[in-house]
Amino acid sequence: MADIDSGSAQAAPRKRADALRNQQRLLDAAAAAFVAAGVDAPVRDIAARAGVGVGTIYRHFPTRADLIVAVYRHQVEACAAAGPALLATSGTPHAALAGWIGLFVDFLVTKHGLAEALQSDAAAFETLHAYFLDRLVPVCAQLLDAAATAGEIRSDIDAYALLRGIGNLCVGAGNDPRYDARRMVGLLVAGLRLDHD
Amino acid sequence: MADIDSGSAQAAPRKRADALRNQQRLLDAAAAAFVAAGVDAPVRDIAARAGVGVGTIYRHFPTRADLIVAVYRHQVEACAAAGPALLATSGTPHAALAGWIGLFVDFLVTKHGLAEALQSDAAAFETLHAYFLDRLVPVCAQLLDAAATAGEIRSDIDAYALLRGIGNLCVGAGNDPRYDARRMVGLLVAGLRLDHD
DNA sequence: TGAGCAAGCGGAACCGCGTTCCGTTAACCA
DNA sequence: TGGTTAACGGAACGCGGTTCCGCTTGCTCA
Repeated sequence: MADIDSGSAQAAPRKRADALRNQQRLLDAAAAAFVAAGVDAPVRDIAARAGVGVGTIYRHFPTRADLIVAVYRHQVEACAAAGPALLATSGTPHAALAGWIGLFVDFLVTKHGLAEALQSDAAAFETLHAYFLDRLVPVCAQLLDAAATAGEIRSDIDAYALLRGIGNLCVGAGNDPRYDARRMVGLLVAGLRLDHD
Repeated sequence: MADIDSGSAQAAPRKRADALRNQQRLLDAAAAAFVAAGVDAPVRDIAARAGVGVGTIYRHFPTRADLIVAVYRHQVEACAAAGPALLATSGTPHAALAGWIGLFVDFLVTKHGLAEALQSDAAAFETLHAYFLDRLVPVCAQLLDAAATAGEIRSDIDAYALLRGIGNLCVGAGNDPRYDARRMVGLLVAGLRLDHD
């Protein structure tokens, strides 16, 4: 379950040590560049930070989306895992849903440009789009379903559309003190509730 | 009230006929290019459509935002004017608000890339941002205020943040059949309502 | 009316950025 | 240790926005 390289994957002959090292350096450099300049940090900057040539970036991460996914994979997985956990520990499904959405929003607004990249229809971001959707839509759907079954929210909400809407509301947050994405997402979530009480 | 050039503005000596003609051609060409390729249509394409050189674009419209504003000015003005009109003719302030927001959303989703440009923090779009805000925030504030006074919605909603949120929800609409911006905006507006009934 | 002037024009040139390509380097294995 | 080749680096290319300057042409005034 643990060692992917030595055990199971004999088809891939084992990577060279310098290739592994460079891949790790690139991940670190990209993470730093993303913090400093957002997820559209220039390719050359990332390469320079890592001390490698630009060609090396493209060999390891053919599209920018591959690099972004690699950098944020851990956090996305954690977010996905938090869904069922919240459902188990929260008082109501709606509280779990609200809490989980809060996590997602916190993640997006602290990654400059990530929300924008997620909504981009450029072909290069297809992988990014697909990864986030694959991991998070099922979790969101589960939370929505639980809350709908409990009669707390309307039952005609599509998880994909909701996630996309939330992502959209996070676009540009952090650049504009007059705009509070969390607040707007809160209103959107309030709009999900059934009218009683 | 009508002739700006001949009457009031004597400081500007009167433009040459070819300059006026080119400006109009550029507006037409830009409008066509925006429909065909979105508001980020390449400058060279717009120039080619208008049959002018790229330098001529920059002389008339120093930034892309100036061009966008010029192309859509009429529609934005119409949208701004519709606010008070709806307030006067609708049954309730909330109905007026919902109707007006519907107009705004229809406008945004039919202009490819406009919502994106509106949220962009690039310096070149500062003019665009400022123009939309100047014209629409007061209208939105008036509608919000009327609805809040009537006790239909919460009274702690900022017109600027709401418009920005709505604009955000319209980003990418039209490229994705699974995402319905109007629906999401509807949920957001539902979230404005006070809890009773 | 036609000569002089400057407003206005066109597009070459420049810059920054993403992406590709290939000659060179150095890990790995026998 | 020497051969093989994965992997590297960075020059080169394409594209789009922006600037700049020599030429054109509409307008004015004698």
